[in-house]
Amino acid sequence: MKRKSNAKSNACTECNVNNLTIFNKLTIDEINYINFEKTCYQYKKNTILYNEGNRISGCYCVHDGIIKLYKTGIEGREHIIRFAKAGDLIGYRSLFSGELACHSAKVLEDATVCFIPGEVMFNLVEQNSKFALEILRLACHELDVANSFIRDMAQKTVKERLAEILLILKDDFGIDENNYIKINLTREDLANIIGTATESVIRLLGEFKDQNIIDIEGRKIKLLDINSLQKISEKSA
Amino acid sequence: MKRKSNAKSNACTECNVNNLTIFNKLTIDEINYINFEKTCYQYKKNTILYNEGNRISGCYCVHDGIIKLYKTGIEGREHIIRFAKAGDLIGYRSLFSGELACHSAKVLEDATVCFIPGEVMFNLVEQNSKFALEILRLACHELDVANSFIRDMAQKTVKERLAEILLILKDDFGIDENNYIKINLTREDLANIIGTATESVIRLLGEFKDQNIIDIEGRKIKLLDINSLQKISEKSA
DNA sequence: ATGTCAATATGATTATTATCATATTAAAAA
DNA sequence: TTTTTAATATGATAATAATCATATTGACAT
Repeated sequence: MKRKSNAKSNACTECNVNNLTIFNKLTIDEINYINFEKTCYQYKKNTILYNEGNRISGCYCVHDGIIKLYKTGIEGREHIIRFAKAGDLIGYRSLFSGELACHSAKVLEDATVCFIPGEVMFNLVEQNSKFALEILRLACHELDVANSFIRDMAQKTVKERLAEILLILKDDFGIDENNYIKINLTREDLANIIGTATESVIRLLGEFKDQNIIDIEGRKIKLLDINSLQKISEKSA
Repeated sequence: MKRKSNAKSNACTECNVNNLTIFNKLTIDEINYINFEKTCYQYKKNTILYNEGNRISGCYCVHDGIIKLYKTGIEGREHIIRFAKAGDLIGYRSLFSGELACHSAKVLEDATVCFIPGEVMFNLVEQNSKFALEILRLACHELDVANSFIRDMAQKTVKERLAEILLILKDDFGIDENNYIKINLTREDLANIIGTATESVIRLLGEFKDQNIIDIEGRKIKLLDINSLQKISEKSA
């Protein structure tokens, strides 16, 4: 399941996802410091990186692949918080809040992730205030996103939330040359993001398909009419 | 509506809410710096401190009173994010994310708030890394809270969420000698926190009262059976 | 290739919650 | 005080979504 990958091939200084990350405010020396202290791993699908309640000793920077972050709710039901892809940092919340992990992390698509010890993160925050501000910026931004989502959960119907999440997934993962969203989720995963029953997602996706708003090929979803999705998600359709 | 209060009476060095705040990691000199740069205001109920979309030039530390933070949703419907009370800091998210205010702030109970210019906050983060870590800790903690609430919105029924929010309000604001929660909200406000119709809140509060779980006197809610509320909110009742 | 299990699909039914209508009461303003 | 407005309350109905039952399909392991 877990394989320590060739360090040379993942030198931080050469890392092509570097400029996507919060590490772009670091000096060369600081990047080298991370490079020296980090450990890269390759994980297969379904591997658990950590579980809710675990103590977090550092954070992970995703080099490639997709990680699913989720909380376990009442009666063991999974609730998906977000997905992390190339350039995203995970585990930093619990690291800096000093609390136990508030979610679990599981590999959705085979991934390479770099583990950076907590001590290294704390040292960098202390010695480079621009980096501190950058993490703060990230956390505050995610807070905005979370609060907007709470409002949408509170005010939108299931159909509106499904339309919304398709657009969010499009923005986060992009679409390929045939307009397919570049992430494949089960109907159950989609249900666990927007908080509904799997059957409801199935029925609504079918409805969107009948209306030529999307096309479906297994788990691949093709966006045919983004405008309509937008309208539905804004209650103006 | 707005009155600049006597600076002497609100010297930060003497401020009794100081140790409740994130400022407890500052040196005496730094506290004096804030004291010199801050401006205290007294606001009457219903005063708007800032509106969603405004550019934020600093943050506010609440000395006393209660501020309601809310987002405006589809069709102008208000969604309450949180309440800030003595010792709480508001506006810091947008300040550090560099985005426009993602919510509006309105006085719920007459309040005294101290405005701290953004520049001062940024300077302090840059010169005192312990302070930077403290704000980061706060933001990451709030992120955890927000994600838990999203899960609860997704997985709980209206009744369960109402029971939950009563317990949260009890924890946040405490109860007086007669077990009344020390915050008075309209039924509409309660509905706008948990995302339901005002009528549903009215009916469910009535139901809780009939079951002797709470007692109601106007807007004051008395907790009679916290255990039952806990069970309801956890789906085990 | 075959069996096994998970995922998808669809219908029928029930439960939950929103909406609308309309009183009643409380609070604020004239 | 009287008037006006906002908040609370309650019933009736409609809309929304969950649950349960049962096929069907697809993926994966042997």
